[in-house]
Amino acid sequence: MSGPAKGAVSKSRQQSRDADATKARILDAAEEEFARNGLLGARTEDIAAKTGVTKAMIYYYYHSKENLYQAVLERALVSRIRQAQEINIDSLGALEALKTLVIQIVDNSSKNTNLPKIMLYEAIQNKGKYYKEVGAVSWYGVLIKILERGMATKVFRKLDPTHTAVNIVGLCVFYFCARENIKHLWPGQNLLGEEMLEQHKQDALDFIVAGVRA
Amino acid sequence: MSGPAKGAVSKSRQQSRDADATKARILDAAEEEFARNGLLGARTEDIAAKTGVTKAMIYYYYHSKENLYQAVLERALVSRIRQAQEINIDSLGALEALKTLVIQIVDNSSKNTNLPKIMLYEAIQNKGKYYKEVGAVSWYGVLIKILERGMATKVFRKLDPTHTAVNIVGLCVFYFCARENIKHLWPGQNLLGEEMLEQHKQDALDFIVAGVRA
DNA sequence: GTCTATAACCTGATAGAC
DNA sequence: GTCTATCAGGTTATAGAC
Repeated sequence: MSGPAKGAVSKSRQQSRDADATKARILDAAEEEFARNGLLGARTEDIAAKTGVTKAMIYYYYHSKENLYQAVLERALVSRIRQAQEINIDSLGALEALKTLVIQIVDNSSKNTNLPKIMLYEAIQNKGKYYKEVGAVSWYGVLIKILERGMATKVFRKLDPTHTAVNIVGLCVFYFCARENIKHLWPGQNLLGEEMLEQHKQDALDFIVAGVRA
Repeated sequence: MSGPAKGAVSKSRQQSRDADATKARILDAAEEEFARNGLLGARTEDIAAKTGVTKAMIYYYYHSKENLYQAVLERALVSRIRQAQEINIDSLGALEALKTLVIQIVDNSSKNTNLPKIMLYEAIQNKGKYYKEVGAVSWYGVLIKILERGMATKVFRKLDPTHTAVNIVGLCVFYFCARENIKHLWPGQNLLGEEMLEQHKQDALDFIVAGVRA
């Protein structure tokens, strides 16, 4: 705290011994490991190996595996929540706002397949213990508001906004979460390839729009 | 192998020492444990405790944890696949057949929440290694056939049957898999209570029917 | 068929040198 | 800040008595 200012990086080179860089690299590796195996199954040894440091560094920076897990969750969720909240329902209208959010979900899930998996692990393995603490529920608030707006303006049919919000998310992310199971339905295809992703996005959009429209 | 025939259970009492009963009880306990923690995270000690026998019995009957896991998967899936294949698309028509299958999914998922979780663990943790071996893909064949029939008879809109099938399943089961995360959306409500389940079933049905109809 | 005991291994976390 | 070494606890799987 009383050392040289963070911004003043005047030393010639410091490939190693860079706290912030190391912390970020640990977070990246941890996110992938937690997505693969969950909080319980994740191995700190593997996270360290993927980061390129030793296990001790993880405990030096994050004190415990659980603590590291929460840091991963928070970093991943905060940006998504903000992104969703930036959608302007008033200017877009309910239908366009819904489409925008659905595209956000699908694009984020394909650009980084870790978060959907982590969220499901969180639900099944940890019973949502850390989910609430991060305020992830507020993300659903955006979607629910869009659905309510659509009902009010008669663009959407009469529906239960909360249940429908959950169902929409399930429709969007199941493709990514169950990917390794359902891949046999498309032999020889890469489910994360450009054409398949575009197809999923379009099919999800069509389905959802048809499903909620008045 | 050369002992008394299996059917001839003439001994007075055998509350313990009943191979078939013990094996079945182990399978029940294992299914729950695998649903909670996946193949990797499941503890044979816990399965034994829940069964009421010792850990050694599990290895006596199933040889390994992996073997037990496959037995659980097979037992759970075979009945579901048969149940789905019994739907008569010709006599019901595409729309009614679809509704019937959706109700099967939701009812099965609420009567036994283990299978959806195990399937997701299987995909994420095991990369679908055991999924294919059990022939689970054939379950999707039923749903895909229903969707194709509906398109042919102009009851359903033009859609990609495979993608839509996956999306329908996701819409149905996400509610159960993410339950512990999304429960905060309904404070004080039991998501597996009768009213909530009925609501989810109806919302899923309405959404899906509206989403695929011509 | 069921149990007890134990082998062989792995993992989270810490201490202490540099 | 980063590493090596290590402990304490827990896990799969087996051997052998009953």
